[in-house]
Amino acid sequence: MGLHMGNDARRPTLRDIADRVGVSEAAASFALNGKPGVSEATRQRVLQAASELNWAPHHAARALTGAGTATVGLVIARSAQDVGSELFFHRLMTGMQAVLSRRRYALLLQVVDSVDEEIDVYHMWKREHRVDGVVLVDLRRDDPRPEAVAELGLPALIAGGPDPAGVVPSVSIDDAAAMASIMRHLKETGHERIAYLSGPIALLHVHRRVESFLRASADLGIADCRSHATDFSAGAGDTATTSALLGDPRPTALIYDNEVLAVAGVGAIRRMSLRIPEDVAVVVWEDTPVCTVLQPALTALRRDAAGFGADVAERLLEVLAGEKVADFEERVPTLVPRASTVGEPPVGAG
Amino acid sequence: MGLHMGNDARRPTLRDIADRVGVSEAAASFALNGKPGVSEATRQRVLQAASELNWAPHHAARALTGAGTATVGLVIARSAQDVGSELFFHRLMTGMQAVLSRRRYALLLQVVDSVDEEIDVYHMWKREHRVDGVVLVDLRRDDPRPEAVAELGLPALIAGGPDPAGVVPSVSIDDAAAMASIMRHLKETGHERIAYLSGPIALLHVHRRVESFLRASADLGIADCRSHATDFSAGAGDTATTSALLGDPRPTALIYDNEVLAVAGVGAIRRMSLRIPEDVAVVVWEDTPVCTVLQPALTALRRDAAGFGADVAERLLEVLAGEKVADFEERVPTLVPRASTVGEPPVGAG
DNA sequence: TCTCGCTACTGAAGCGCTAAAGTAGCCGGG
DNA sequence: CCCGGCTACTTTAGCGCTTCAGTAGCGAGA
Repeated sequence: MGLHMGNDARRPTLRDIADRVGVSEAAASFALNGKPGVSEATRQRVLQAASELNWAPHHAARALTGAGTATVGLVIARSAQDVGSELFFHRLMTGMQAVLSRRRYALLLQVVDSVDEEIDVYHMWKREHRVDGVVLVDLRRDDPRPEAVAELGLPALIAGGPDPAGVVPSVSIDDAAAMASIMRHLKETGHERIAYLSGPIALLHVHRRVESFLRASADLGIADCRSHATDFSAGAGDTATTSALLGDPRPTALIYDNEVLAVAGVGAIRRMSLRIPEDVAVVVWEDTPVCTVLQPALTALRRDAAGFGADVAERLLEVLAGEKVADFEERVPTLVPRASTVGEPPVGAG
Repeated sequence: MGLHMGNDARRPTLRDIADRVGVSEAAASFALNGKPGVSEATRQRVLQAASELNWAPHHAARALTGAGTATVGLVIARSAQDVGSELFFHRLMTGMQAVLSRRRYALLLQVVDSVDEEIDVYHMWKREHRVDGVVLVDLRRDDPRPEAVAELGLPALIAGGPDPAGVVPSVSIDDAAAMASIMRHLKETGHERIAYLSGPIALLHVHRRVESFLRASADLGIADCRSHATDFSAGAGDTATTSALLGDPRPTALIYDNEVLAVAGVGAIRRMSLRIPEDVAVVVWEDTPVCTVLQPALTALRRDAAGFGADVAERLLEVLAGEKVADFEERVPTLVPRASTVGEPPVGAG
């Protein structure tokens, strides 16, 4: 019944509400926006009429009169969705959305191929008034984006900062503390030779992690610590693992920057007939279902990507509200020790 | 130089262009939109002025005058982003974006908790004129969404149909053919007892796959074929694998509906001291980096999620253009045979 | 020469909303 | 009894664009 009715019977406008209540459009507008200038009685009648007519403000009309667009933008440069970071990204987005939708903001998504194109998109968005602000992800060293958005006057927030230039506020994850917790764990489980198979050092967070890795090694007095950069690919994980393990003396623990590297690494380790964790321990910087399910299960760093996204969104909304937002640091990710570093779990389970 | 200038020096409007060229706003509008009514010479001067002033149409203003919003919406009900389908989703979205952004469309994303809320979002979007159309994903049996959007008069397209009610056009993946190719492969490699560890049958595509599984088993004369529904979780993968393998006679091949189930399953298989593929072969319905990197590597069905997304977007744009769009079937996914069904790869590689 | 019909424009209205300025009605104070 | 000042509105203008109904100018046909 009544299907397919296309339902274009002209959506109700302020005019309709005003007519029905018998006031002017302006009065209706005041009432609906909680502005002073209408009596409480009238306000109620307007509200009533609005809901009877199933009215909602026309988004474009509102945006046109200077209110924002109630939209924030996120551009993903395709390199950022390289194998392995997709999961994190997806969770980041859903986390942001949780906050945004509660405040009736929408998330505009764009995928591009390069940072330059990303900046072009910001220009477009700004010129077309499509978004109120944007979130910057995957900052690189000497990244042009913070300055670009600042220059554009486009409100922004960096997910995974801080911005070295200090131009754009950020929400960041304490990579140093996370790395320290991994290193402490490895130290406690008796490792003195550790290799870190990282992502590309051009990425700011990778760079920070490598630095933290070396610092932690010094702090903890672990003499033999080396890092090997990869491009996050399975092939690179395999190669880098092999070459790390051929080092003399051989490292006794490997830290992988993501799931794909780790799984590839585990393959390489097996091929060399080494046992996990007896010969080499393995830690992964990102907990995924696969980590728990592999045998042995992999010790992994659990980040709350959704919570991170939520914080990012909240901070961005503060920026949009004109507040001065300080750099914010997330709670430190927790290391989940599993069989790949601590050996077989206590028997039982079955 | 010139940082932080906030840059709100009032963006140029049609008026500015018109003044500079010395024509009316209307003429400028015609010129910029390629409408007849201006001479070629004038058109060029307007275009020139527009680019000099760095003008772009104000999105809201355009939308207000009846042009669409150049935005399509995608709602993800949280259940749909259950462990394991995230990757597919993310790729679907980026695939859509590739097409959309080329046509200057934006993708509006919303994450909700239930199908009901999802429908609420469609109502909101429609009332606020926020999107021109939407993409429906993860259809269930007796899904209320196709009717809901049809009734709303909200243009839509189903990713992963077809719509049983035939109300909303769809782009779908030929699950039957895909399942047939898996079954053929297993038949050829000598399997006569096969278990299919599926997702929840409430999902339309899962339902279709189970049916195809049974049909293929009949067609190929494979007598012993059973399916076990799971909730896609690692735990369920483990449990279902164990119970399948305890069947008598024991299945010699297992088909998993996603990566997480498969990895959990491989763990369970190992725990029972069975060898892959000698004792049980394994196939996964979704090729991921982890499949290639596990040992043995898992035979998997490779779907082109990004290509799928692109097709979805293209069809949706056709719908928006008012065209009558027929249900469309994607090219059949290809099965990538790996060691988990065909044994060790030919020596060499290293 | 006058009109017809065409091209190339202009002017004004209007999309749905907000906001600034204006006005009716009422009360209390002088 | 009039005025200032308040409340509760209404009127008007305008956001930036599209579009429709003109209109000026011009060459062609009768």
